[in-house]
Formats: sequence, structure tokens, C-alpha cells
Amino acid sequence: MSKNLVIVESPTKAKTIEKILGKDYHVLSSQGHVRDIEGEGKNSIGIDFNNHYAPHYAIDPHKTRLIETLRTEAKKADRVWLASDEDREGEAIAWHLQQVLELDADTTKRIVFHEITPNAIKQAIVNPRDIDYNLVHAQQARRVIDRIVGFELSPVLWKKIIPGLSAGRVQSVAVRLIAEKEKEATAFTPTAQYRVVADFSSTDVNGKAVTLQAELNHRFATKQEAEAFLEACSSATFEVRQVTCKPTHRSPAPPFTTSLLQQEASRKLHFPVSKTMRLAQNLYEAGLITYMRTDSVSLSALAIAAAQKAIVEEFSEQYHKARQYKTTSKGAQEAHEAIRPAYIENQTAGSNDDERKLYTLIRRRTLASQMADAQIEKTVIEIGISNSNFLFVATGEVVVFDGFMRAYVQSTDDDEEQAEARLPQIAEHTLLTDEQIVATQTYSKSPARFTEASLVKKMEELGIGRPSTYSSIIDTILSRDYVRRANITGQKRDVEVLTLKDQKITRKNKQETYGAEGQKLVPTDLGIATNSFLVEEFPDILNYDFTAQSEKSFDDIAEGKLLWYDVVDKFYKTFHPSILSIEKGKVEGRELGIDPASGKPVIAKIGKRGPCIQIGTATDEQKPRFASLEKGQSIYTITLEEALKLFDTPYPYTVGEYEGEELIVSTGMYGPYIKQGKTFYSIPKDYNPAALRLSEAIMIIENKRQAQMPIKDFGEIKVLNGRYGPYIKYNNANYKIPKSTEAATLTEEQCRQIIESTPTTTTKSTRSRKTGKKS
DNA sequence: CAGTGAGCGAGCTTCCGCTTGACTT
Repeated sequence: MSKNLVIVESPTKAKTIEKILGKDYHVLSSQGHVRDIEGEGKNSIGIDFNNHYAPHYAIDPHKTRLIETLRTEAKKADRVWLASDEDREGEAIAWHLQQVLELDADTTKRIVFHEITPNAIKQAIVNPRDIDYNLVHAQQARRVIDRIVGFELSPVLWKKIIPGLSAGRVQSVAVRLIAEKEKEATAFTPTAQYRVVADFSSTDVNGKAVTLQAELNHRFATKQEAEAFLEACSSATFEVRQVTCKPTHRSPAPPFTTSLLQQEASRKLHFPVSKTMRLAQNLYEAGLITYMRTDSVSLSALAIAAAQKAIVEEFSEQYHKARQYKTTSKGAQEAHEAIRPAYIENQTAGSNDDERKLYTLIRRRTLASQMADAQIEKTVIEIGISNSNFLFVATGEVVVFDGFMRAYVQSTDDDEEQAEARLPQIAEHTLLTDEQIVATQTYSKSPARFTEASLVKKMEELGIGRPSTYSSIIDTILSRDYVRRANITGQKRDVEVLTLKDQKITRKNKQETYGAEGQKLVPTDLGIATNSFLVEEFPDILNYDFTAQSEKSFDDIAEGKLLWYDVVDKFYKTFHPSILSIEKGKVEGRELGIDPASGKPVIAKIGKRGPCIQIGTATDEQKPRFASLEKGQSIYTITLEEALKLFDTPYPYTVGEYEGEELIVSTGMYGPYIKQGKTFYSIPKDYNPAALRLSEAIMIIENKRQAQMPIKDFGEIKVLNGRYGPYIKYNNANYKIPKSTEAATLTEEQCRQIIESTPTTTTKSTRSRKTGKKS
């Protein structure tokens, strides 16, 4: 039996540490937090406002068995070591464990591992301390304020907008960022300038014929100016004024944090944030990389040494330069290392293509971070114009020594700048011949919308959200339908091109596509409406600095300068009155005008089931009429004409009769459908629901029936077609068919076997905590 | 991922952060 029980947060970590500590130590994991605030009866918020905001904690029901195990093991051990992470949350976990496991203060020690290496772990064991209650209280203040914000703000949205919505310190600011970016992008009006590029020919220092492209150091505001300039050029001479050659260098980027990994995996591999995290989790659990939820850029001494060895072996000594990085991000807690390969000598690792790609990305980034600067020679050739003060400028870059670039080059969000090429060697005062000079109308670019990864980057800059939550925040705002992923299609426009060639200016129009953006986050009408309301009514919470300011108070609690409940109280005393001051009634819609037919107002608003148009109000004698917006329409841009047209639908109409019953075509919340008696049949996309023929309707009905027919029917056992493919239904329970089995060939006997061999899942009807989308 | 309509009703929804399984027929 082990004398010592060590409790860490992650099971993977537990395994590694147990190996290092040997048989006297039993290492288990808490799997994150073990308790959380929970409501008590009518007090659903779970906070006692009359008793210093005392939170009511309850054990996560999914964790009761785990807690039992930990309790038993703790009783058996002579000493318990609480080894949760060294940050605010980790300290709180240690304290909750102490409470829940009823640990004796005398036999309980708090330790922290700075790295998962034998040395660091043995160091930690000889340097135990006590739980830092100030830090625990700082976490509690954070938790309680988040709870109050979420649980007081969300119900306001249920009343003012629609039920089931949510608001919170993090998610609401994320939505605000997206909503405001959208506003910027749509309000943006491009301005055009004329950019001038010249192609010259000449001879280099060796007398060889060369060509050279150079751009004018000025952009013209008008076509007239650009034309006048070209006119002047037609009689000008061009001469190299100055050639400057400057050595510069470029340094590698730091190794990956969670946010940086998400950004680079998005730019280089086109992975959504959730995919990156899933793959990284797999690599971590397989022992191939270090922990993937971190805000630290630092590497252990061991890792730096291993990287050195790998760099010298794969490249050469010249390519190596040991570096240690410091975090610059706001609110970083640095309980872990940067994300790096566990064994950097492994050039490839992972159990599938995507894992291998991500591993390679992590490995190359880690290597590069320990490599030498790239040495670059930057050449600038300035070309004078005999009758103008402007200059043509050609710049070229030559990589003299690639250094870290051999392993890894960081991407940028706009990959427009392409690597500049080497310039020909041309002596100063050389005369150049202009082959052609082209002035092109160039528009300024609209602000780029957020991708998932660039949103994470922005949130990290603001100190909002944590590495463990970036991915789930995106899931939340998507599932609430505040934002959607969209490919923004580009538009076409004409640009004017003026070309001076052989002393003649020709004018041409060229078409270009602009504004196309792939996989961006855009706000929905619901997101815009919710955000406007929150920004208007709760500007303090929606303030981009709210988190940063709160963090200062939490730091003060951690340093023992403030009492945690005083901080909460100060917040609550200003926050709660703003909740109470909210007036009754829904957020008002946008009045588009008057319906000429009825004389009633036409309002665009967020209805119970999404954006809609309402004619008349509920106070009128008659019921108001409603119509849903069509795809692509917005309550903020729809015109009165477009809105009225929505009421001008053919639905519902009768296509005919089938089996003695009327077939009615209509549209519902899930699209167009055919109704026969009490049965509904969705109309597939390849039909035109506005003018359906009877024959088509019958076909749709028959196809649906066919699909719903049991594949096999053995009486009480049936093989049915479901969403996830064929399955077996028996006794009101469903059973999975093994992938190797062809559903159509199943016999009753085989079905029984499957049913019997399926472990009776303790049908946890205790409703899962994660409720999906709004109904 | 069940279901085909919008006012009222009863009661429900909701936060952030730390971690993995169970289970998605």
C-alpha cells in the first residue's frame, strides 16, 4: 500500500508522475474542478446575498464516484499531496479537494510542479507549502462575479428578447467584438487611389541585360493626376539615384501557447479551433506533446537542451541559438509550459494525418524558437525621374542565412505580401529604359472579419477567456445563434488601368473581385439585437476593459489587500441596480412604415422564432400578422417593400388529393412541407415548393414512407433507418449495429445477439448538463 | 433531430473555468 497519495488535475499527468515518483506514491487525478456553485431550491443562483455572498457548492454529479475513490485512497494514505496547477484555479481545486475529502491539515501538503521532469517533481516534494487561502478567495470572487453576471443578465434577455438566451462576462464581449467588426466592415466605403508600377530594362554591373520592377513612392488621388504623371513620364528619363544595401535580421516566434497554436493551425492547416484542440488532446494523451491548454511560452531546461541536440543533428551548430521567451499576454497565469513535443527527436508522431500535421507544426515551431536569426540583405534601388520629384522604388530581399526559417515561418492574417525577390545588381547613375508604366486604380481594403482563431487572438489580447475555454466560447455563441460561420462572397468592380507604353497612354477597365472572405464569424440579427441591448443597458459589463479591471481586484485579494466579498459587494452594488432599472416589455423592433392595405405599422423584429415582420400590434382589435424573414435578409436592412412581399406567399395551398385526403403545401419553421391529414412530409430542396405538382407531391410522400419502412421487421425487433444510419429497435430501446455488419442482411438471431451483447447503459435519464440549442 | 407557428397561462432556460470520458440508437 502506498504511503502517499498525490492528486493532480490531469489523468495523463498522473500516469507520468507516478512513474517518476515510484511505488511509495500513488498518483490520482481530480479531472479538473470537483465542485461548482449550484442553486438551492428557489435560490437558483446559489449565492447567499445576505451572508457575504457565500456560494453554495455542490459536487458535480458525474464526479461522485471519482470523489469516492479519492476519499478512500486519501484515508489509506499517510500523507496527501495536493498537486493541482499553480494558478488561481488550481489553488481553488486544492482547497475544494481538501474540503470534499475532509483532509486533515496535518497530513495534507500543497505542492506545485513547475515542469513534469524528475528533478522538478522531486524538488516540489521537498518544498511543500500550505494552501494559499488568499488565492483561493481570489478565485471565489472571480467565480461568484461570473455567476452573478451570467445569472442576472440572462433572465433579462429572456424577458426582453427571447427565452433561453444567455449572457456572460466573456461570451457577451465576444459577440460584441463580432458585431462591431461587422458594423465596421459594412459601413466601410473604399477609397481609390492610383498606384503606379514601372517595368524598366537596363544592364547590370556585368553588362548583362536585366529588367527591374519598381513602384512609385506616391499614390495619386485622381485619374487626372495619374494621367498627368504618365504624360510627364513619356518625355522623362530615368536614372538610378541610389542603391542601398542593408543587412537586417529576423527572429523566430516563440513556441506555441494555446491561442498561438489555434491561430497557426487555422492559417496553415485550415483547422477550426475545436478540431485543433481535439487533435492536440489526442497527442497529449498519447504522450506525444506537453499540455495543450497553456498561456505560457516558456520551455523547460530539458526541452531547450533536447531542441539544441535536434537542431545540431538536423541542421548544424550554426543554426542553433538557445532562447527563453517571456509572456506578454494579459492575465497569463503560466501554470504550464509552452506546447511542445514530448520528445523532439521524433520527427513525426500521431495516429492519423491530421494529428501528424499538427504534431509537425508544433515540432517545427518549437525547433524554430531555439534557432538562430535569419540574416537578410535588404536592397533598395531608388530611381529618379528627370521631370518629377517622385521616385520609383524597387525593394528586394535576399536571405543570406535562413536560420530559423529553415524550420518554420509564421503566417500572418493577410497573406498578401509575397516574399520580395532578389534585385539585379545595377550601379548608381545607370540609365533605365521604361518598358511600360502602369497606373492602376487601387481600393483600400475593408476591415477583415474575425475567423475563429483571430477572435481568440483578440480575446487573449483583452485578457478575456482562458486557454481552456476559447473553444467552448465559440461553441456557445454559435449554438445560441448569436453568430454564424459564413463565407463572404466577393463582389465585382471595375478598376481603371492606365498604361504608358511607347509614349502612348492607353486606358482600359479591368474587373476585379474584392471583399471575399472565407469561414468568417458574422453576427445574426439576434446577435446584433442582443448586443445592442446589452451595450446600451450594461455598458460596464460589456466594456472591453471589464475583465482587466476585475483582474486587478482579484490580484489584490490574492495579495491579501482586499477581502473577497468586499470586492464582490462593490461590484454588486453598482451592477444590481442596473438590472432592476430595466423596464418591462420586449425590445422594440424597427418600424419600416405603414402597410398600405391595412394602414397598420410594419415592424421588423426578433420574434419568438427568429427574425420576422409583424403587421399591426397586439393591442389592436385584430391579431397581428407575422412572416419570417428569408435567408439572407436582415431586420436591419429590409425595406418596407421587401417586408410586404413576405406576406405575399402562395402558402398554404392545396395541390390535390391523395388517398382520399387533401394535400396541403405550406412552409414551417423547418422549411416547406406537405401535409396529408396529420402527417407532415418535408419538401426536399430539389423541388419548387411554390408550385408543386400533384405527381411530385405523391413522389415525396412515397419516398419518405419508403425511407421510414423498417429494413427488417421481426415483430418486436425491428431494423430501422435513423439519422445515424440503420439501428435496431427493441422494447423501446435502440441498439447500435456494429460497423462490420450489413444492416440489410441481419437475421433475427443476429439482432438478439447484438441486443444481448450491448451493455445495459444505466439509462442516465438525469438530464445531461449540456442542453443543446434552443428548442 | 423533432417538429410545422408567433398574444396569456406553468415552469423551464442562464455564467466561467478546470478536466475527461460516455455516447451520441
